[in-house]
Amino acid sequence: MIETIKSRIQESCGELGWPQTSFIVERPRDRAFGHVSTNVALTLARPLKKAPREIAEVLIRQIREKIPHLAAIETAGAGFINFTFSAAYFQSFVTQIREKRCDFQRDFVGKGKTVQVEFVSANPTGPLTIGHGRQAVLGDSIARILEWHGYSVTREYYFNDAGRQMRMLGLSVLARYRQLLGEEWQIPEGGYEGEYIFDIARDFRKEYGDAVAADDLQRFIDFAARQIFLTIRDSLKRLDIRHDIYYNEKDLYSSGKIDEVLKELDEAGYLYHEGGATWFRTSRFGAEKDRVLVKNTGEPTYRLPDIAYHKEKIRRGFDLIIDIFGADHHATYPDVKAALEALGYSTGHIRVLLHQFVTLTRDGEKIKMSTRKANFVTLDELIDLAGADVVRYFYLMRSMDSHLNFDIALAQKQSDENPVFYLQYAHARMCNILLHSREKHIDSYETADLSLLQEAEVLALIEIMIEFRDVMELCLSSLEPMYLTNYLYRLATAFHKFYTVHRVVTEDIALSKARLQLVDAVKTLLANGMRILGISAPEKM
RNA sequence: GCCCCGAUAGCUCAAUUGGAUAGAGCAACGGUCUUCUAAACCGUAGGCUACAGGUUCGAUUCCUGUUCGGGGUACCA
Repeated sequence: MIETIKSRIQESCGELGWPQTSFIVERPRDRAFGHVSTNVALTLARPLKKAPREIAEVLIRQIREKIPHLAAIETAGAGFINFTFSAAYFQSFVTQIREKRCDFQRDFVGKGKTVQVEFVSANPTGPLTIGHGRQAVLGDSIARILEWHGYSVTREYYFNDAGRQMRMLGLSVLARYRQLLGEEWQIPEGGYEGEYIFDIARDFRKEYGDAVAADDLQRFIDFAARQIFLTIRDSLKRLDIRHDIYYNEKDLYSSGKIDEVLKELDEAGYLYHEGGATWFRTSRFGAEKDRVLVKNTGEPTYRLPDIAYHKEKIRRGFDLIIDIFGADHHATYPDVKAALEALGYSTGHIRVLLHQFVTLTRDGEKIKMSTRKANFVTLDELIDLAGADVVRYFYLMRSMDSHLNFDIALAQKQSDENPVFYLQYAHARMCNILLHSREKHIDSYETADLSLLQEAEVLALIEIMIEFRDVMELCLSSLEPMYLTNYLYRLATAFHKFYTVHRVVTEDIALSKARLQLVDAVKTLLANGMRILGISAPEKM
């Protein structure tokens, strides 16, 4: 409808010989301003050198007959034009939703296109933290939003089980293993001190016995990485998150892709050697200073494989590439981008999403999270505490640009009043009504007189349902699932209000049937939205 | 120093990407269950949108500066 009005306005302005301006057509906050409102007269005031209200009056006369379902059109305020539609317009959507079900207002703009979403990508040095959880849920829901729009999505996890960090992990397990054998061994400086290292050491001992030599470090590393990786996968599975591809950084080395990138950058004249290290001229791309790609030890920095990996992503031919990183990674991508451009690749189809940190508080006190030190709460512990639905919902409640404050005590205490239950309760209520109608021997409400749907609460509810398309479009363009979360909350609110005021199943069979169709439509839409967020929609609570 | 994010009700966050009287939840106070689930609904109270300028018909939103918080600025990842 908004699109229709917009093009009718453009058409009418043309007929009146007025210039094209950039104006908006939107749903106003306040119902007193109609169902749809436009500021076009305000934007025309300057070029036409006339009062906005005067322009609005002329335009209204020109456009009135062109808008279907129009009940009223008037000018208000500084010169806004407000459109009000007939009830029949809203009623028609109930039928539409019930026919299209999950495809209501779905446009497959991504049909035939491929997109890769890389997220989590934690190295197997410890269990997933609450910070990883945010990224996991965000990434998965973004993937679901893309799928709903018809994209073919590859969920990818990039990890590294080699290098310095893994050596520290191996040494830490070794130390705990030796301690289990009653020996004096210290966790090395910079090692991992978490309780889970003990568990791994115990399992290791069970598997390999007591006689593993200290210089067999690789065996400790491999065992620990495998164990940890399994727990990471299990944690994600609990949130209904699965990756299609686990991309191992090691493959970039073994396949020669690292060397290839170095060679290409060198040939293009972007590399130089200094102090035994290989430097990349990032300053040519506007960076403050150049970066080291290969240390003087011969070991690459993390930037080099990152570059090779992204080159590989591009080579694999995705139409869209989405990287989700924590805020601490914001400095690395510009270097990757610079390198890709140096290699002659276009990076326009890569979108990097940075989410801010999760701040954890317990009893009002901030907890600094670190995997290395043991003072973190794991994602698993959080799921134990609050349940998968609550955890997913909580992560999707706010924009990724803002810090997430997570009070553990509150999450526990609030389990009764948590907003996710508000949505689920609305869904369960609707299921119960439909069930109840059958008990009252209203077997079928397939045919109903929808013109009976007239009350303010009913029309308000339908009006919100119509917004679904805009919300999904916004989710797609911004890649922010939060818009859907907030929308579903508003939908649930509108339903709860309707429910409180109007009884669905009554002696009035005709009215009951019309309302049952309405309830069925709301239920369908709510369940669809919850599925996209990855939150379950229970039939009973 | 430089770069990124934030600052809105006592607390946690919204505000349809520049619109009309800035909204929810929690916390406080009061009201609504004989009828489809009260995990709900209604009401009261709570604000110089961090501060100072600018842009225009119009700014929480855009620009500049300042202050405060978070994250970067590694031959750590």
